[in-house]
Amino acid sequence: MSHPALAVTVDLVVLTVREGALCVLLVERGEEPFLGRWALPGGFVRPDEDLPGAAARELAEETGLPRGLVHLEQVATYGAPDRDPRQRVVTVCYLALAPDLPVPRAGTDAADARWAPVDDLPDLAFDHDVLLADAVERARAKLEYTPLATAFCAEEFTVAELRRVYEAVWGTALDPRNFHRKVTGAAGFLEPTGATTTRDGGRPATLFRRGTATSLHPPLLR
Amino acid sequence: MSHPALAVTVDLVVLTVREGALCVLLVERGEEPFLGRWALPGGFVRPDEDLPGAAARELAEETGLPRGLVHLEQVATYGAPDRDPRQRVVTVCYLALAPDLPVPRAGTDAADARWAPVDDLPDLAFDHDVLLADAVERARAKLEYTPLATAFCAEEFTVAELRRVYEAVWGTALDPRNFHRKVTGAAGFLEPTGATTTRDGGRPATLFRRGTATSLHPPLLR
DNA sequence: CTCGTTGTCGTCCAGGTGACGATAAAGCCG
DNA sequence: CGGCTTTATCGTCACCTGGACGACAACGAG
Repeated sequence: MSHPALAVTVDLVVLTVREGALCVLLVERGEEPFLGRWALPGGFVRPDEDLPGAAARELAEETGLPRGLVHLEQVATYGAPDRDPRQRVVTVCYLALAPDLPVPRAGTDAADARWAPVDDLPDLAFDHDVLLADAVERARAKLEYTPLATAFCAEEFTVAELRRVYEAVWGTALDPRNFHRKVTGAAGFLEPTGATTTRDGGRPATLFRRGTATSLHPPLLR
Repeated sequence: MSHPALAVTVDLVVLTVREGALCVLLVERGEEPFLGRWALPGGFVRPDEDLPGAAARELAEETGLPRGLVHLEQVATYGAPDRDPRQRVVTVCYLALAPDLPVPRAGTDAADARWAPVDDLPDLAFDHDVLLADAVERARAKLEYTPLATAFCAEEFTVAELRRVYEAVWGTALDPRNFHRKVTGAAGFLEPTGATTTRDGGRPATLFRRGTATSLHPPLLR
């Protein structure tokens, strides 16, 4: 029995909503191959850590966020023999959803880092355009039947802020009245804090916190 | 930069419906560790093949089915450092859906092979109970919004046969009249062949073939 | 105070869904 | 041949959800 050894990496698709646009965290590669090209953040899995641990470590290194504040889930694994010109690499791709963060700092092995709107991307290194497309589609689908959209919001948020998340991720306009009816009607989605805010102007809006539900009944459809 | 080398395997959750029960293909391990225990079929990824290729090869070796006849999709990847006592192994799990097959033959490195109902499983080797549970849940969810249930059927099938697939996978009884209305109403799901059959007794039933749709509108809900 | 803006509630209607009755078309059996 | 059983298929009705949209409430700006 042969046990061919392969390198295993974890790459991250970190999404956030900035100024009404869905954005992804990209780093500029500081070494060959693809020197100077933009890529997804990621790195090799260490011998003593499991896959979610490696993803959380990379995320903390790239964003500086404390663990547990952002949603992190596995999307898919890519292992075509020629996807890295140096050697055979199998990459497990993770999706992270974060609230609007300060401009990222460059990591240790990256020349630069920035948020890029997913509708206006540079050419990416390796097959990262595929990883990104798959992860974005996963995020879009998950907004329908899980309360995951709240992962893009701050601790407390209004229905309108949540609606703008949906509109940015799906790229569609939603009726504010119907949206309000549906999200406040889905059991366990939102929990009113009692406070209100006028930070969006107009009539004061109730502030909400994430509820305890893990899935939406009924789902919000695109 | 360190490039720790890990072993990468592909394991398969091959599902079928036999006598009204959802069943999974298991092999009896012929070597340590877990000698004699039942496990999911699988094996190491070869240096020259990609992940779907490795999954298809393993599937052909275990079932003898020609490639392309069964649905095959990646589910998730598992890489806890201690999941294999011999060495660090990262396993990519694939889900396969097959029509009712003859009793499987034992593979090259398996002592025996059999179909086991997912409701009445033996203790599985490694963390294969987790892989199986995740894959089954994926299959259950996919029946709702894709025409994937047809992968469990022969080339031509009746609405009742398709309904028995849903009932077996979901473990619930469905109303034959409402089910008939919904599946024949979903655009692109089913294509009548013109022929009929009385193999289930009673009034002749129209035979259908899979349609061209890749998703169901509206979905069939559990 | 008036106006513009935003939040929230209510109404109406088309379409989907579950429960279930009714009919059609075969085989079976005396 | 004629009922009887079995399965397939169609129809009906009450209910609910979802989209379109009107109405009103509650703030800030000028």
